[in-house]
Amino acid sequence: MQWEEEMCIVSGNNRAVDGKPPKTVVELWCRTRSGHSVTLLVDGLRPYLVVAESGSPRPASESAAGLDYLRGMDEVVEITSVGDKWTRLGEKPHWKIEVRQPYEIRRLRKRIQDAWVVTSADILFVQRLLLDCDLGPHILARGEVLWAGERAPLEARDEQTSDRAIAAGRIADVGGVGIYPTDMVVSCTLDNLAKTEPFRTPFVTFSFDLETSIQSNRILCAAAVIDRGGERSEHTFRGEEGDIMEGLTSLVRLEDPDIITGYNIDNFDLPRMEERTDVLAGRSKMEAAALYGWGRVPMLQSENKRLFPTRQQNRVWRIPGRIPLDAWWQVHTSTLRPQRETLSYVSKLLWPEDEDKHKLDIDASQMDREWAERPDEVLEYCVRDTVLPLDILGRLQSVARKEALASVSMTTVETASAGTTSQWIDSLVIRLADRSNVAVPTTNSGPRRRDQIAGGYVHEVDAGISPWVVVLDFKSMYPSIMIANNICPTTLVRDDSTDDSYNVSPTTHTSYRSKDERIGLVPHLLEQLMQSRDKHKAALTAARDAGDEAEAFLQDQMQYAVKILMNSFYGVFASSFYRFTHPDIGASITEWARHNIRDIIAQVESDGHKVVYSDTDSIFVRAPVNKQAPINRPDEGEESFVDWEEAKRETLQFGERLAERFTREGAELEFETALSAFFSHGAKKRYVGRVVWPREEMLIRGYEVRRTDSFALLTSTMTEMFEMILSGEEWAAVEMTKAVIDDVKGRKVDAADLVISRSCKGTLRRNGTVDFSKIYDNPDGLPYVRAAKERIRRGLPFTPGMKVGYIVINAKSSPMTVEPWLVDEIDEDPPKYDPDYYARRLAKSLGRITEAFGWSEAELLSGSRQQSIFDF
DNA sequence: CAGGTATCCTAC
DNA sequence: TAAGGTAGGATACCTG
Repeated sequence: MQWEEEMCIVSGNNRAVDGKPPKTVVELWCRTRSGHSVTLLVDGLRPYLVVAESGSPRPASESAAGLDYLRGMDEVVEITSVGDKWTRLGEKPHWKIEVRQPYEIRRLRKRIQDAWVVTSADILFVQRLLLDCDLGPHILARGEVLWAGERAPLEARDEQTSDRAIAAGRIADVGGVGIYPTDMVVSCTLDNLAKTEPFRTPFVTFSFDLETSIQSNRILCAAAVIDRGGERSEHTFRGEEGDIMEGLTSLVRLEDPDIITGYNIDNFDLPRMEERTDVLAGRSKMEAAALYGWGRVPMLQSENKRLFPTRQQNRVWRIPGRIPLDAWWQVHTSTLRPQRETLSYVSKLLWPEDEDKHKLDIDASQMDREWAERPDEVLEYCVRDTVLPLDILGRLQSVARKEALASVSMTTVETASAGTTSQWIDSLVIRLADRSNVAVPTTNSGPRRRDQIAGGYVHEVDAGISPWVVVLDFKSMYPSIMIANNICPTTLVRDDSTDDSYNVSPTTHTSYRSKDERIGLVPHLLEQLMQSRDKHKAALTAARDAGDEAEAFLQDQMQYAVKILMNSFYGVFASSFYRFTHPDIGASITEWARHNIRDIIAQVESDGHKVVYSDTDSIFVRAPVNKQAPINRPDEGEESFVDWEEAKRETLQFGERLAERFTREGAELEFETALSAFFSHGAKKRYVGRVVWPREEMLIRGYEVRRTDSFALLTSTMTEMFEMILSGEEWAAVEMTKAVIDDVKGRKVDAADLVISRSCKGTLRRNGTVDFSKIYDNPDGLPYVRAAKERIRRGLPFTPGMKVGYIVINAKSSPMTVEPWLVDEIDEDPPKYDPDYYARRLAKSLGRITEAFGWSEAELLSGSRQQSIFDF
């Protein structure tokens, strides 16, 4: 039976079929637009690499003998000339060498790399399919239905497709094996796949949580929630450990989720499942599969390598056909930036009103006792901890973002989710390189130490307040520079030739060929991305105007993904290992950037305007307004309100004038914000502004207020201080600060406001314990490591990379004495803090700021309020 | 106790 | 091995 539907590729893999002739089937695990899961078995692509003669270009005819030798090799199936391709040494004839199986590529590469330049030899076979067929994640697929399970659409089910034995036979005929745990299995060929417009896929997500014994590591109970396009079902598991694990595994295979989530699953639940599988199943792979066979492949002995979640070293987990997506990691890498990252803290932050979401009832450090005494409550707590990760992913729009990034970078959702920046860039660059006859070098492996390239320019900043300041910045500075100067490995002039048409960098004179001679791959892609972002933004506005929320959401995700991707180009090309990298490329981009911004600074200053600050692509300029104009917005009735309005109007005009004057083709300087006051204590990357346009707000950068390793009292005191300073009430700011410091000294402050929190690394040993010494030179010399160790000792969870909260209880000793902050997690009294330490920290951080007005740290700390200020 | 090193976190 | 970049501020600890 033929089937055609739009679907989204979750992830892919390949299966070697050792028949006669041998072939390779690509498995694409997809979710259809209407919500069915499909395994697509794609036939017709053969693995290959591309070679050229080493050394200077020679005519193709001179390579005949070498090619004959290649043709005689076992693994080589076919050799085809693919004509001339661009290389670093000029245009050269290239040949495509097809082999039997993907795993033979690496061996062949090693065997021939002395005689040939081997290219396109390190590309995953699934990625090869997307590249060669020019597909993204959203496809229209047509093929023969081989299996249609109970959840498949009725029309797809007939006598053949719903009969397991018949289906298994037909799957074997096309190179698969057994019955995949998806709703449908469909076979097709390359030409049955086509790119479609992006849509929002109704993915199925499985969230789970284990409660385990602290004494024996045994799993006591588990819970899981399935989210199927917004509809949720809850499941709980108790009893024998093996039954719990089999229950979870059956549920995974039955519900067939695309995404597997939970809180801290990467470092806790998944490794714990693996460890317990080892304990219970020993060496029997099939017993193990019943416990933990979560891979989206048939439950067969022959699939035993792909049935299990795996990870290399301490990297991301892989579950064939599915995407592990740890809600904790999503929080950690989101813009949320919570001070602490425990599930309860994050839930409170996201849903402060919703008591049910964060009421604390189980002491996780006493799990064995809790489980013995009140198992029902433990199970309820366990269920809650599976629901919250789903809510968190929803709030952070994690899945929608991955899908949009997959669409823009034309990769699978898995690559967008777990892949690296260079894989996203590869997907676009290699695709275009293949179509432009540019050879694709392999990634440089091995350690690559090289001198750092110079980065952006940061302007010195004076201590104090500057009234009425405009902020301008370059729109997409690095991408714009790359486009304007045609910067690309394929246009880089690699000899010392010169030509008037070249784009030459300002100081090291790195040269790139002109667009007329050859358009670089990178500028071409960036230009397309810029246009596509504009298109998505226009579509977003149109959808909003039309009241189409779903479409607006999709377009917003897409434009954001384009932005992320565009900004990733510079980093990848400036890295030391990327396949197309050259040190001069990264260095010349920043060179142009420094030159452009310094040039503007010089011109603005020669016009007599003070440049207050500048960082990389931004410039802060004092606006020429009446010196008497107030900084504070007066009430509308007040006399001075007119002056304030006048100053604002003049500032806006000044900003617009500067933007217009310095905007060039390919270097757009945008007027971003107007400040009625700018303050810094004189350190780069640390400033505060009172924004009056486009909205009224306070802008803080760099200061402790922005830092997740600050403590709440410092953050709130400093914020208040900035508000006062920007209102011209410096004296009051100092008095307020002194009062706070006095309170700390008198122990009148709540310890919860003094929790310091820092990320702590570590490597997980296979038995679940954490090794700190691999990462830190002197782990016990770091307060947060000591706090983490104490957490572990007390039976509380610690996972590498997690933020650890602690209180300093004695800073007079060296090293200082700290205690972990456990009040969020267990019912105990807060530690007694060291008042002198916190008073000193406050005085130091706040004193740096008040120093700008003549009050030193020592004066803040002295405690006596200096009424004598009035004497001046 | 000054100065150097290791480490974290942020701005862009 | 696998891998986006540099600039910059700040803190704790250790050494001499």
